Amino acid sequence: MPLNKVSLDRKDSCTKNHDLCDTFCPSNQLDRLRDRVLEVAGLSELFRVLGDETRTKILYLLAHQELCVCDLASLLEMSLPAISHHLRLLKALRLVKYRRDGKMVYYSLDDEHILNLIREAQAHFTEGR
Amino acid sequence: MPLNKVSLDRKDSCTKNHDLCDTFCPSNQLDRLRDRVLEVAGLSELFRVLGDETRTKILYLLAHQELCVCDLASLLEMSLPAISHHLRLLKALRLVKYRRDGKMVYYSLDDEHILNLIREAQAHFTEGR
DNA sequence: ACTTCAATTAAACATTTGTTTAATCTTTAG
DNA sequence: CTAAAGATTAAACAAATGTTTAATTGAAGT
Repeated sequence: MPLNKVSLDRKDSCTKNHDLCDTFCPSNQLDRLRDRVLEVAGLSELFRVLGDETRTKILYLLAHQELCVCDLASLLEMSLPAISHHLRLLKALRLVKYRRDGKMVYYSLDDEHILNLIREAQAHFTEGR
Repeated sequence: MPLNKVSLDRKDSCTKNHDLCDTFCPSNQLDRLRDRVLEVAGLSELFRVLGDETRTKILYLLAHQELCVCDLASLLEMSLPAISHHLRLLKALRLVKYRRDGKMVYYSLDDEHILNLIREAQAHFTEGR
């Protein structure tokens, strides 16, 4: 169910007509919106995982090349457990994948959508100023 | 500075050659990565704001039509101050804009990039399962 | 089998973040 | 000007999140 912008138009909207807001008018339009809101539950979970600066940095680094946990720890100047904890979250949402080579575990991006997300975020950021 | 995927290739990478991870090898490649990490500071801030379920819902609703604060409070079944607090964050990042009409304040999306972000997130979500 | 190192896991602690309550501001109506 | 309603702000409280420390697992070498 992709987001459909034109599914609801704004003319004869309930909010346009009522003058009292506490007597909220239950138009079928707003009821429909009420149902659609349920669709975003999973999205906020994804954004929340991206919302931590450490995890964004990890994804940004992995977008350039495959790295092992201790490389990430060294690059980001954080403890190994901290990095591992963040990788666990990223793994749970299938944002990164890993392969074992001897004692080390190498991580890389699992989903190209993430790069698009980062690019869109950068577009918003650089455009705003 | 958009993200450039092919700026670094993986051959003769430091991580490919070293066998000891605690004696971290300061190759110029990884040093370059260390600098690039600084670029993502603003991105995680944007994602963190999107990471709250209430704010994602607000953006999702505003993507369909302009709404006043009390409409949002009624739709999301939350208190007015709570909604207002979230709108403040969204406003600070220029994700929403507002116009005053009498006593009421109507909010709408300020940046079309947000819709793309939501669509990309949905693409990742629906594709993974 | 034992030791070492990379990585993961678990639990305690600290910080951040979101909600609530009350107070304030702004605008409109009387 | 005063009163009422929508919205914002501030401060107190509650809940979720990240980091740290220590303990555990898995793999390679002696």
